[in-house]
Amino acid sequence: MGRIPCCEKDNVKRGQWTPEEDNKLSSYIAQHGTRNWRLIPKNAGLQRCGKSCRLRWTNYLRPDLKHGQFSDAEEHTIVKLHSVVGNRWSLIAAQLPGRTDNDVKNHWNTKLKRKLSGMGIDPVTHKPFSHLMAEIATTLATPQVANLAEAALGCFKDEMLHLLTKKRIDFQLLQCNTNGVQGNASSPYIATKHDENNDTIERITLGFSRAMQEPGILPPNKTWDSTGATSANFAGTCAYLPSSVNAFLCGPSSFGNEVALSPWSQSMCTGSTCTAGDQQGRLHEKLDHENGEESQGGKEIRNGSSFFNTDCVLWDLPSDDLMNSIV
DNA sequence: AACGCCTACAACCGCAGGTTA
DNA sequence: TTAACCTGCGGTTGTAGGCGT
Repeated sequence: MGRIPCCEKDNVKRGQWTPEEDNKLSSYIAQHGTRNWRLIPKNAGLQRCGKSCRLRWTNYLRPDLKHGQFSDAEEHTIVKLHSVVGNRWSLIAAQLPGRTDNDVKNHWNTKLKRKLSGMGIDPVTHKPFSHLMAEIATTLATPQVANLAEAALGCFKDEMLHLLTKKRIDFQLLQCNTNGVQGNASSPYIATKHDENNDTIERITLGFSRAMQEPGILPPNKTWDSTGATSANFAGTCAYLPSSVNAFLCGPSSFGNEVALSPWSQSMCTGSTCTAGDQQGRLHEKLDHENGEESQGGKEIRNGSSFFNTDCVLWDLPSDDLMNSIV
């Protein structure tokens, strides 16, 4: 037996609500409350599904709702909580008075996700891309390394290409400034966007291959800096890549001033996953001692498609503190 | 001015779990 | 006990408006 529909689809209006409908719904709820959503549209004289009325009320008409821009503090809270509970929008919204789960979800999908990506942080795991890439690299045998770039692009292609197209100047700088590893300083970089992307993919592939095949290519204790990281074989790859790609592969520390110096990113990146030095240390530790295996003490909370390593202290607060404040 | 692209956000859909008769 | 119903949730889609070309 199939589930019955919540309403007669034929007799209900869909799409944008009119001010008249809003008035009818608001005044009805003001008088009778929100019991039994199925009856509300009928009693309020609305040709709407009860579910539609409920959504309209909870997401838009409720008098206690806050409309307008999210403040920095609110964004900060969302990112922090998301790093702990994942896409539990209702849980996150409950910590933000006047905001609905839909508000939070939309704001995350349209702004915050991209903001984190732009800072070199994977919005799903809240780890730097470099960290994830290093983990991928350590799980592959050397013969497989040729596939690594493809795998990486599968994960981060959109973000990479987005940045590549925004930061074309980096290519030109690379051509002029590299010491002959890849670029040809004598020939100006002229290419279509398509060529640029394909070329970048080739560069990444080559960079990964070289880094994996030549473990001693960089001094073992060289500190993480703006030209590349040395924590893993993978990280040496950064030295061969355009700075815009470095930004993704090597984390926030390799970004230009535009991102790295913004108050937002600085305030957001107070935790170990975002601080280059500490990040490198942890990465070293992880790579040296765990060799790519799952941390034995690392408790993973799986939640749908995302998971969070609670050993990884994010932002300023340990995950447990966040969870305790919520639960 | 027209067009296409992008962004932000409202709204819808389907599922899961709780409640009720 | 269980089917019917209600509500909440997260994912996805639709669309209006802004912007650049």
